[in-house]
Amino acid sequence: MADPKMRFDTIVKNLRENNYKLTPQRLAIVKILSRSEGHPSVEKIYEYLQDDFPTMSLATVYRNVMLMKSLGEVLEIGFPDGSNRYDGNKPDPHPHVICVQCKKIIDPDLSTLKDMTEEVANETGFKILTHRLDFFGICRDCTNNR
Amino acid sequence: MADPKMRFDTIVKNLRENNYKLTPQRLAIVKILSRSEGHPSVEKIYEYLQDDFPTMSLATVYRNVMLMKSLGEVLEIGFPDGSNRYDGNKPDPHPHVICVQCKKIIDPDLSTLKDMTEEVANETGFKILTHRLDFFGICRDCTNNR
DNA sequence: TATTATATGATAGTTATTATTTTTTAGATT
DNA sequence: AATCTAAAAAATAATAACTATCATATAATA
Repeated sequence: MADPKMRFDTIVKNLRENNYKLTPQRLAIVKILSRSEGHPSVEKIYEYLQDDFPTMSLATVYRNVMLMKSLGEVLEIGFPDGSNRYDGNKPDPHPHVICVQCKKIIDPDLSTLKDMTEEVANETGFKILTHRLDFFGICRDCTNNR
Repeated sequence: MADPKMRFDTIVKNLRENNYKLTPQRLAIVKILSRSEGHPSVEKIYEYLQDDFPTMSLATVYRNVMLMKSLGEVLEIGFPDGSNRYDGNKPDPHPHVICVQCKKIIDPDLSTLKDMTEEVANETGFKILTHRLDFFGICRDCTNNR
């Protein structure tokens, strides 16, 4: 896990360089994303912020998460049900292991994983922009608690 | 690509064994899925069937695609925008290369791909049920035509 | 502190999907 | 072959997650 403080500074720097305004709401969202504990959903980020910003609109969270995504500062993890979760702590593509029951997301260390992007580009003629490698299953907790 | 006729027969056999009724609508949907040319969406399947079944409901396509999915006879390919495409010709998990512009989906031959499922299971304690490996980029056609 | 482009909050709209209800029908049974 | 019944289809309402719109507020700057 990257240091949340450093990620926060990096993202704020990126925002500054692109002349985005640093509103309190935006910074609060960035702060949560820079840690991204538990790979939060937009809804979850919104909930976290209810204490400090009781009048904040859900749309503001959506707008800001999308902005960070467009700046390459958050990785979107799409669920089969259409919902999304976000990682602003490790924004580059990396594998996930997802519990289909409790929706927990883990970042495994896959020592044998080699980058196949170049091979795919060569074989298909595509310019590869990104990729995803996600495993779905039942975590130990969910297996035991039943 | 598997022989569509054989896939059709396999799926119909599965339906029979589980006592699902073989309605004309269902069989028509299965026929399209067993070929899955271009990895169709539900909407696309619905369009294909307008000629033969002008009164068919979109919900019927959804219900049947979901049924085939629950029987393990189709693979769902989720797009970042939340929409889904389906493959009933090769229903087991396999990598995809997806053009983010024209939405074309290609199945590449990745010689170096080894199955990491066991490694992930060992490292995380998850019971892995399925996985996905998808590359996103711009295809050759879309690169040239602009 | 005045200006202005941008961001926010409130809310309406959209899209893909799922649920509900009534009608129809496949396949079994007489 | 006619009847029966659970399952499926059609029509449509409801939902969830997101996206657009617009009036108001505010961060950055001059």
